[in-house]
Amino acid sequence: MPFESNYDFKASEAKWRAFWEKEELYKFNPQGSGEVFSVDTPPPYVSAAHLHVGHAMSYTQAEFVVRYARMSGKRIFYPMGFDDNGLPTERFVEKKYNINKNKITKKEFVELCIKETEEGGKTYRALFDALGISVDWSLLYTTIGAHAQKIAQRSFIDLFQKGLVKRKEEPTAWCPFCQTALAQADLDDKNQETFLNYINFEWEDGMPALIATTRPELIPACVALYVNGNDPRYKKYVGTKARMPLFDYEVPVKADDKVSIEFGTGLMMVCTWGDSEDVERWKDDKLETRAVFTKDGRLNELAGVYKGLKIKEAREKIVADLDAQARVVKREPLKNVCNVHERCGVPSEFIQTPQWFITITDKKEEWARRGEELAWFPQFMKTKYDDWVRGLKWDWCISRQRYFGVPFPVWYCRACGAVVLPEDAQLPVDPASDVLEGLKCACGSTDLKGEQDVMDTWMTSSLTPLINAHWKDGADTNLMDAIYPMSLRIQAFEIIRTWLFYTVVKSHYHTNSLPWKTVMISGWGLDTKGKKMSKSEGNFVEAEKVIEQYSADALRYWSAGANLGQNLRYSEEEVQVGKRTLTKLWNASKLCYEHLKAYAPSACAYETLMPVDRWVLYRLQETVKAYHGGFAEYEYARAKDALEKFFWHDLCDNYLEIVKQRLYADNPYNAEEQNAARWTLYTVWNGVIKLYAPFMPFVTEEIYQGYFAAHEGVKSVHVARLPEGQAEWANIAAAEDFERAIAVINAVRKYKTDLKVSIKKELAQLVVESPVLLDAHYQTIAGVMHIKEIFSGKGTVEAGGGIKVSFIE
RNA sequence: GGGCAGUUAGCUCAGUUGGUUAGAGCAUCUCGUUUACACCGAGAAGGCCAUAGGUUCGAAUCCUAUACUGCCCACCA
Repeated sequence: MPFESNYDFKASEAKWRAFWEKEELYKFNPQGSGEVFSVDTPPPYVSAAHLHVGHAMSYTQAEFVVRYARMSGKRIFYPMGFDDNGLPTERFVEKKYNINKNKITKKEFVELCIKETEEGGKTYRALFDALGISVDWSLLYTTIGAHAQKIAQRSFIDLFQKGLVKRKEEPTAWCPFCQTALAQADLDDKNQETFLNYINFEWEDGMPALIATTRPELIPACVALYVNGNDPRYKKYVGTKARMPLFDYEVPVKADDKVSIEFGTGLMMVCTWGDSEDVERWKDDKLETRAVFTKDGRLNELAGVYKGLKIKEAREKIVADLDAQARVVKREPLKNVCNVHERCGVPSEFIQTPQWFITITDKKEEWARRGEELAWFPQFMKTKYDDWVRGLKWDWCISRQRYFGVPFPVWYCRACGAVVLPEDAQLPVDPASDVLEGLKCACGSTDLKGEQDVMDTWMTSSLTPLINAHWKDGADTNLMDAIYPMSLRIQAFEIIRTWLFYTVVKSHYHTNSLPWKTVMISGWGLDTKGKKMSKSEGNFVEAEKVIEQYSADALRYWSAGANLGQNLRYSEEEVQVGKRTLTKLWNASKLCYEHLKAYAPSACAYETLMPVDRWVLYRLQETVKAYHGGFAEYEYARAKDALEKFFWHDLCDNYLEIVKQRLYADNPYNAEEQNAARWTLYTVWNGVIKLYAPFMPFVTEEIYQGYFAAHEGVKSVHVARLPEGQAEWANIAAAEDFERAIAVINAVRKYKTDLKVSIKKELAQLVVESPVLLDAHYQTIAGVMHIKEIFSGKGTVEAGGGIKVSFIE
């Protein structure tokens, strides 16, 4: 028998997880009828291996929306991916195994990465399942898997054929620690404290030329001095030469209005790429090239005796040597910003190497227009996208000098240098090891060298909609018409500039469309003090443990506690409230079941309902309206609030208490009135369970299966339809009429509470004075409040709504 | 330096287009075993809605500054 014991969430959650999997409840049906709702959900880095409650929050918030769509009758395409290729995994493996890249082969290293990736995937799947995330696991993709590799390589070839990806040798952001080229989006700003060094160079006439620099180690890379053309101090030197200290060579003195007269000494050292400004001047003014940094962050032979020193060491040594020559006039502490690689925190440098770039900087207006076309929830998140697009400086560098990634499908002809591409049918390929039969250059040569680099991890993850849709995969698997552009992209805000932006770029180039119609951006779940959770800070609350202790439904309840896009602090108290909600749902269901187990639902005319029934239906109608209104704007929290008020207050505290008298045996009501009670109870109970289902999928399933599934002939609450309400329920006059009866009931409750007596203690007489006659409700009021006799007359105690009552014991 | 959020009861958060005495839950206090539930019910207390101006008959809500908190963006060598 259902509803006999207490609700055992552990047993229940395990049972329904298995049931959903066995029934393939969340499996996408490509043939069915009805609108498709396709969701592009973030493939987590498997290297993270643990979900904290913040991760759980953002995945869950998105999942409310998916479950809502499913229960609105849409055909859900909800895949999951694992983003396993690329630097995050490499860094994870390097740290875990304390790897020295010189002592391990590329093959061994990649094998370790794949092993860790598989482990991580298992952990993640277990956690998502535990949370009740309703993805279709048959749609799982991994960014290092053959399918994603194929799509990524196909994307590259398509861009190459359209002339949108080019190999260029130019100064590119470089991480000396990870030893790879980087894209603009891979860089973070870091505030640092450094010194502004005032150092005397020499004018042609032998007079001291005082420059100010934060990077004296770049003196051997200096290729010009710049002044503002309007600076009276230096006007006469423009066009002359100046002499370097220590390195003893001359550089030209040039004028540029962008040089600040106020900063430092107004005399600026321009080097072979200390920063992007140097790069600009180098390009614009065709300056000499004196690249002094090596790929591993040291100085080369141009630095003479400083050769081989690390950048920071060289900086100190050069200042010391200059000081010994009395050339350092002063050192001022200075706070400035430098770019660091977001994966390792090491300052990036500019190094000139051949790299592949996707053209993006010349299309800022198109990116902005795509941003306009996209529906943003919440709207203010769009600003972050616009900021990023406006600030684009460089084309997207997609080649990485790393190991664990998708290879470029590229060979180079040793005879003529041309790029040679494989046929689409041959993809995926690995030119670093594969030899393709029959592949030859247009010049006829078969002497080809495979590209060794791998692609940026975003090069693959920016294709998730196309990976999901099996773009250009042939008629059998192609889902482009069915799911693309996708209905919804879900993600958190910190990857707008990367994942979101790059995906827009790719879809624009490949399909001349948006990748999705709508984007929903979640905030972060923070610790109780409002700080970001991290292992090193020790404020990491593991989702797994919370689920273990309080249930997945309870954790999900907390996630629904803040509006979309807002950060939410973790609160164990809120999780406990969620847990209590489960219990309350269970207990209320127990009562409903007791009175409805023998009930065969059939039609019941609205006219036959009693006032309290009409009142609760009106409240249900209002709740359903608010609920759908909330979800329409992705404001699941608003939907949850409305539902919670209805369930706890209207249904449990009032309706159930009042309707009981008509349900127990030996009651004074007639058959029609009793039937009205059962029909109404069935309707509101059913509605509440369904409305809660997107938030608390486990307990609602347990209840639904215990009673409704058989009646409705539906195999799970999660594929049932949400209540829409009925026009005749929106009877505000009926609702207001019964509100007056509730006011009287509340007055009696308060009276008994104040007297410190039980509700059950019988009251002899109640006198009701109301502007509207309430005698139709007297029986109901007397029944629920245990009053012997009620009559109309003069009241003394305000009950609200112009009603007064008097009590006679 | 520019921008986006947030700042409402001790705590976590609502407050939809400005409209009667500002809401909920938790925590606190007082009561109450009502045949679903004490993981409950009734009630009480608790807020100059960050600060200062302004618009309005009327502002938590609109405008302008300011202060914190978080984040995004920015080449000042």
